[in-house]
Amino acid sequence: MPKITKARGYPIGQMSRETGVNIETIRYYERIGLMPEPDRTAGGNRQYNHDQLKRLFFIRRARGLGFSLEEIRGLFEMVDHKDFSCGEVHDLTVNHLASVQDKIANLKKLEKALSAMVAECSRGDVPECPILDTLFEAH
Amino acid sequence: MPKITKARGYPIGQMSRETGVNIETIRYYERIGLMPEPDRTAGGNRQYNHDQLKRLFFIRRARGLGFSLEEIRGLFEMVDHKDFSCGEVHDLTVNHLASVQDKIANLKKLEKALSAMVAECSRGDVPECPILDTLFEAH
DNA sequence: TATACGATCTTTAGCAACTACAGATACAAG
DNA sequence: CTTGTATCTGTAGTTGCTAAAGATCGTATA
Repeated sequence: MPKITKARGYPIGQMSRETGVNIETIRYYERIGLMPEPDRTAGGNRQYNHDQLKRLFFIRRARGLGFSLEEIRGLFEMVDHKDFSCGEVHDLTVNHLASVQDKIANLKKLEKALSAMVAECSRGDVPECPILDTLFEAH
Repeated sequence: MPKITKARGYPIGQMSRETGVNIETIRYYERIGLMPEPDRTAGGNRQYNHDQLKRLFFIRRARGLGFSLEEIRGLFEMVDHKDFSCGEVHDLTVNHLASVQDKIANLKKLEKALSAMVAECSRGDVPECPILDTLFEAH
C-alpha cells in the first residue's frame, strides 16, 4: 500500500522523459507487478523516487537487449530477494544469448530463401511470377 | 454464402494434418478473410476443396518465410484479381527481404552486447555481478 | 481567489497472430 | 442405436504494449 506523501519525487511524465519509456507503458509495468506501486500525492498522482527511476532504467536496458518481461521479472526476483549468485544471472543471460543466436540463424535462412526467390524473378510485367510459383508449388 | 453440398471434400482436420496448420488457426484465417468460407455438409461441417488446400499451403509457406498476414493478403489480392505484375510481387518481396535483413542486423548488435556481458561475468557465487551492474549502471 | 490549461487519473479496448477453452452438435463405425 | 471422435460457435487468453474517453489534479497567471 503506497504512502501519501508531501515530499515530491518524480511525476510519471518526468519518469517517462528521463527513461524514454512511454507513460502508458510505465503504468502497464505497475499493473503487471514489474514496477512497484509508487507513493501518491494527496490528489492521487504518482510520485516516484530515485530507486524506482533506476529500476525503470534497468527494465529499459534489458528490454533493449531483448530480454522478455518474464526474464526481467526473474532478474528482479533474484535482485530483490538477494538470493542470487552471479552464476544464475550468467545462465539466464547465456540462455537468452542462445535464443538470440537461434533467431539470427533462422532469419538468415529466410534471407537466403527470399534472396533466391528475388534473384529468380525477372520483374517482368507478365502474370507468371517465379515467386508466386514457389509459394504455390505442389506439396 | 457457402453452398451446402453432398460431394465430400476435405474436412478441417484433414486440412490441418496435410498442411500442418492448426485447426483453430484455419478457422481464424477464415474469420479474418484470408481463407474463403468453404462449403458445408448438411450438418454444418466445413468441406474444403483442392484449391482451398493449395491456398492454405501458400499461406503456410509464406508465413514460414516471415511474410505477415497483411502481406499475404496483398499477394492474394493480386492473384485473385489477376491484376498483378511480377514486378509488384518482386517489390513486395524485396521490401520484406529488407526488413528481414534489418532484423538480422539488430539481433547481431544484441548478440554482441550479450556476449560482451557474458564474457565479463566471472560466474562466481558472489552477489556482485557485472551483468546486473551493466543493466543498473548510472545513466 | 478564479480560471485556464496541461498533466495525470482510471477503465476499457485495440494491435498481431494465434491458442485454448466450454458446451453443443455432427458424423462414422460397430 | 450407441459410442467415440471430430467439428461447431463463441469467447477469452497470450505478449508487450498503445490509444482513447472522460474525469480529476496541479500549477501558473490574471
